[in-house]
Amino acid sequence: MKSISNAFRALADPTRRQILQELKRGELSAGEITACFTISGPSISRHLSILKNADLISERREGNRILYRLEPEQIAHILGDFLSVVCPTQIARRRRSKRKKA
Amino acid sequence: MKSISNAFRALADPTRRQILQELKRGELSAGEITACFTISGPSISRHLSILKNADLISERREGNRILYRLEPEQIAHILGDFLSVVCPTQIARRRRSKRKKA
DNA sequence: ACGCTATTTAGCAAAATAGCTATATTGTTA
DNA sequence: TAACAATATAGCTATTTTGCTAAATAGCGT
Repeated sequence: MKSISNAFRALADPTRRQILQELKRGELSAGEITACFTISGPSISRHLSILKNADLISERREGNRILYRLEPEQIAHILGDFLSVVCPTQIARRRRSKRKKA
Repeated sequence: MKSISNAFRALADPTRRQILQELKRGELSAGEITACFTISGPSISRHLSILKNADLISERREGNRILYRLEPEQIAHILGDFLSVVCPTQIARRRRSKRKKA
């Protein structure tokens, strides 16, 4: 009940959603992620901490740097659970009809 | 691109998520929704306006009152699109494996 | 140990959010 | 039209969030 709140609050920020997008290409260091944006390193670091706290990403140290990785299983799990509670019928319907991405 | 931001911001608040839960039983007036909570009517009204603006609910007037209705298609659409962009593989995997609700 | 790089933490200011009460609006009924 | 009921809007305050810069921490190479 706490984690869903964390997850939605984390996802509510456009910069954080964009970080998730960048992480689709694979693990990235904090510095590499910062390089994708115009805002400062510390701000990105804060965003990363919020995303990690919500279990949407994970981190591991590699020498000097910290590598961040998307956790798509977790994301799908959290949002999927919410969907299955709030609109189970529509999930089933989306499964049946193939739909193109936006 | 704007609507996904609105949707996630709307979903980030626990009161608003609870309003969605209440609306699962069917259409409810603003007053009926307010009765489910301890916070003031105007505050609920503001939450409803945010949910409506995010297309997660809709409203219609019936005489004196305004009835609010869940829009599960929209919710599934918005979150589903996000999921299919950020973690398409996991969606497919969830479709295959039946999972019990939390 | 020192200097260098990568990253986080601290502390602050500006903006956004959520709550409240009071007031305005909309519709109904007498 | 006046009184009433239901809801929304305005205006305010307290809290949270997000950005910044400066300082602290962690690891690496010399």
